[in-house]
Amino acid sequence: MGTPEFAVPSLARLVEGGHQVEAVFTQPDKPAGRGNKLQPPPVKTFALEHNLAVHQPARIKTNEEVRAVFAEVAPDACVVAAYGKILPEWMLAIPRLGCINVHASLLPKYRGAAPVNWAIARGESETGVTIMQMEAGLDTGPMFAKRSVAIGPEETAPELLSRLAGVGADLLSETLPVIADGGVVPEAQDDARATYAPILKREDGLIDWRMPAREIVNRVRAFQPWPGTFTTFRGGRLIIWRAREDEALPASAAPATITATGKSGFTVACAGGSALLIEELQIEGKRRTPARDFLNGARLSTGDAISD
RNA sequence: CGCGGGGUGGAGCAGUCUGGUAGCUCGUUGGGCUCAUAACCCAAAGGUCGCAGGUUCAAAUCCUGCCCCCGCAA
Repeated sequence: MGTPEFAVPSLARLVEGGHQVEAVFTQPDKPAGRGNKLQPPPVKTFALEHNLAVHQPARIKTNEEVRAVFAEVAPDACVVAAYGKILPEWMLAIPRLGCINVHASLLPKYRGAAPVNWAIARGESETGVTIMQMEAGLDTGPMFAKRSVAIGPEETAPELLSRLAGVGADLLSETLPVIADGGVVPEAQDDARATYAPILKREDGLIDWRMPAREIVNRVRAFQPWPGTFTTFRGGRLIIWRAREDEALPASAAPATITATGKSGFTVACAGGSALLIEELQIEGKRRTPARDFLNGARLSTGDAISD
């Protein structure tokens, strides 16, 4: 069971590994893009290409059809990777080995829907994937295996997520046989050390220029491709796609003030004398552009405020 | 029939409402200044104003149709 790109490598590995994939569950096609055309989730596309049985129930808790499929297949295990819905307890109980989840963090840290994004936003230098037994609580089940991955200093969420998808698939394919043999005793999570990574909301992307530049840089990396890290500008959103901390001290300009302009972009004052060098951005309704080009058209210069 | 923005010299934009021979910043090229420079100064090149038709003495600007691009929402 899975939905986005992250889940595809794991499914692929199951197929390659010779596991008998009796059924694939994924979210229904959703209207997307201009014109609201229906878009199949990546997992569905992959499953169809490999002639796997695909199910896309809108809701499963009270769905008799889904129940019937599970009863008929009587699976050894149910592997879940970013499915996108809470699984009902009856489903967790059916597979002989239970439901096995591939989670993109080193549990118990970053339980929840957006572990990769929050790990980057918090400035972590390391995260990873965990293979765990699902239970009723949110990402609280005991763990079979973990593998850590270093986060590059400039790595963005989509890049890291893609790498973790591969690592997760690897770890899954190595761990699943061991679980089946009963060769591993799952380790309980230390709830006291748990942290949460709630699903991202639009407002998470709003910049407070009184934050240190370092934190803004982390958020710029973390909140891609959505919601982006943005400020308000002339009545719309101005999303920052690429930025770095400017080492040169900008004296004592007020936060959100432009302190310098140059070839690679422009610098905005942040908290405590730190400064953010913005390199690539996007105005609402426009496409991504180098900060330099933006400056040419927007007619901004040193001393102006970037936020309104 | 989801909502909306846009197509103007190589780039990003202004000009369109209130028609009247195209402008800004950057880049490019040439020259100058300088120990030197991506800095500064001077000069130049470069545009069928998305396409087609219409209105008009006159259309980037008004009207009609078409093509293409993009953002949002979900």
